[in-house]
Amino acid sequence: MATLKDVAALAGVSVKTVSNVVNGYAFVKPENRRRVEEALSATGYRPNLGARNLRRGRTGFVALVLPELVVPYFAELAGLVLGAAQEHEWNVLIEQTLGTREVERDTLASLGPHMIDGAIVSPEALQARDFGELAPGIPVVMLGEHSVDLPIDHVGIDNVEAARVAVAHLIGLGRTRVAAIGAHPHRGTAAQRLEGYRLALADAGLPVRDELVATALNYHRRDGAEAMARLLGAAEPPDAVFCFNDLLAVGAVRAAAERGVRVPSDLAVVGFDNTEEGAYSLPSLTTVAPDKAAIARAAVDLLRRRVDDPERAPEHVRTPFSLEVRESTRGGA
Amino acid sequence: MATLKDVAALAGVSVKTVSNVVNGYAFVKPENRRRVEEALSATGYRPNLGARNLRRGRTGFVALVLPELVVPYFAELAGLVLGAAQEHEWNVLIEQTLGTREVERDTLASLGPHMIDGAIVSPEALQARDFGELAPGIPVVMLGEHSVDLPIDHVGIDNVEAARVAVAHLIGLGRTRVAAIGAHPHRGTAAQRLEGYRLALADAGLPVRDELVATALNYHRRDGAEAMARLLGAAEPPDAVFCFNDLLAVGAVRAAAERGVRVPSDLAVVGFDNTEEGAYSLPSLTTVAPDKAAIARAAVDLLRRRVDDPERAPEHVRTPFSLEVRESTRGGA
DNA sequence: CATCGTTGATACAACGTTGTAAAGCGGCCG
DNA sequence: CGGCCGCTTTACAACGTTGTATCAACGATG
Repeated sequence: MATLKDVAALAGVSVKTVSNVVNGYAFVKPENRRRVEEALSATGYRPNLGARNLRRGRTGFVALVLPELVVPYFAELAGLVLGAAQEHEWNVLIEQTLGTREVERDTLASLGPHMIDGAIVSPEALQARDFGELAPGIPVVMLGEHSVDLPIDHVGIDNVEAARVAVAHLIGLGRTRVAAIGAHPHRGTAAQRLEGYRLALADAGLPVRDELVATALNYHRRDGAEAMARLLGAAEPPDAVFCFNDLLAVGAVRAAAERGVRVPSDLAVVGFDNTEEGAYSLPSLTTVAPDKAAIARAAVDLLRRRVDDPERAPEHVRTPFSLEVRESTRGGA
Repeated sequence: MATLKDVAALAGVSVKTVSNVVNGYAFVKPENRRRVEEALSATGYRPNLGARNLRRGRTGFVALVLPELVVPYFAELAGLVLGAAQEHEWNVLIEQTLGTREVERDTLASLGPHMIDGAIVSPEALQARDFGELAPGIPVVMLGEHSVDLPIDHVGIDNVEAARVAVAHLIGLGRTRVAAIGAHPHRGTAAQRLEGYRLALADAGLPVRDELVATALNYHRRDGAEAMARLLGAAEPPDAVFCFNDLLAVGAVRAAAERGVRVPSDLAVVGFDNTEEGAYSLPSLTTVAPDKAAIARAAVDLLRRRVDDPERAPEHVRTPFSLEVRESTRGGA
């Protein structure tokens, strides 16, 4: 593997001159520049990023810390972050925490100091106060959970409002027993979506019935199916359900189908995340559609700005969302 | 950020002694070891991986190069590779090629030399001959396509046999007009699965009808739906279809449903990859289930062995698969 | 002609780590 | 007591890069 030294020897100049050419320094005699460039391509020189970073103190890597790649929302988001990061010449290191807070912390603690310029974190178990200790100097952008009181850059949609809109849509169909699937003791987003759910019911003058709010400790298809089964087993089953993500909704739809409950006529279903899976499922899912590309772009931009100026005040970017109405809430009653 | 020097100063020993403690060198006086360890935790020392790697010539990173994270199969696989790599203390750099061969080549060419110890590549557009030039010195393990003639480590299932089993299953249901979706001019796996499809038909004495073989240039849900629409528009539509991945199958099922074709009674469907999405779709998908965990583990192990001994003969690991029979081929006729 | 600023090139040190060689310090054997 | 061996520690160099200081050459300016 060719180094600057090799190239310099071949071109008959000093190492630094080659470095200057590589880095676009202006004052290099055309003749020398030409010879260096020739030598560069002759040797197929590639800078040793490790050495460069050691010198510069930057690494060119950012970490993307998220719960699980098998969750389509995160997979889609990861893909978009990869693309956005590429434009900043950043390579992305993906870290799966599988929902355990130890991993979230260890990852940042071990990678943080030297190997990454910053991190984009989609926290699941991580609590607000963890952030202080985990990465004293590491630029971090947080996704999803919106905790305004934290002095950390943050990108996300207005979860309360999004949930409210989703549930209002169900109520607008004439449904009166609207259930929710996805309550969770430790998740900030869950609390916010539940809040939106309550708001929508209150707006419509409907009571919040505890037996219609189903907890889901994970947000996988299985959890949605189990929660739906429980809801349908009740004395007065729901005629609509708002699921806190599309996977829960997919599971709910299946559980309904297995019990002969028809969607949407017997049960209207709304999901969250607008995953492609929901668009193709039978019936296709009405869902809250966050602008994932905007989230990814905003997160990377925010991280770039923080890396360039660590002293700037933390910013909270609110990205848009829309409600995608599909078969799971269309027609029927 | 504390360095070895800081720790050494605090403990009153040389830098190298600290380094020795950190690296588990045996001959350090207990007394010194104790003081060093104290100083280590007092300063919260973290090795600068960049510098370490510069010295060692290893980076602790491996690249996982794959077409797209939004394809559930790749997302699931990526998650498993992440886990397997963790056990080797490797960090994984995920690179999306979006199916363009330039990216596949550029990625390896630019990351290869210095930033990664090796790469696990799931090639899409990449041709066999590209491999020679792209990464002269980089240890590479290839996934999926099985080209025995290449001197490169490789992990995958027997695609021909897997496809044969899948189609034989359809024929076993009494179906006689079995279609295939997923033919592709440049994909090795597509060719192999098509071969298996032909073998199964031949075994059963059925003719291979060109009009029942649908091309799909991408393997997304949309492509499956479009291909199915074409097949169903034919004079004599199929009564069964083998899709080269689950996404195509999901799209095919939807296209069928939109035309009032019932699955499985009018049309039996088999997919490939055993994604969780297929297990929950309505109807749930019969599918070829490769042992993804085994693939991930084998790929990482193989890469580890190649990195440790670059001279060893390339190996081809064949991982097991099974046929997961579900609703899309159960009952009906 | 002396001085100065600009252009162009270079040597050197430094980033933080680890391998190498060597040296200090015992104790043990002859 | 001299020499040798094993344990323990250290100084030094090196990995490949880039910032700083320096130096040389040159034309322009006073």
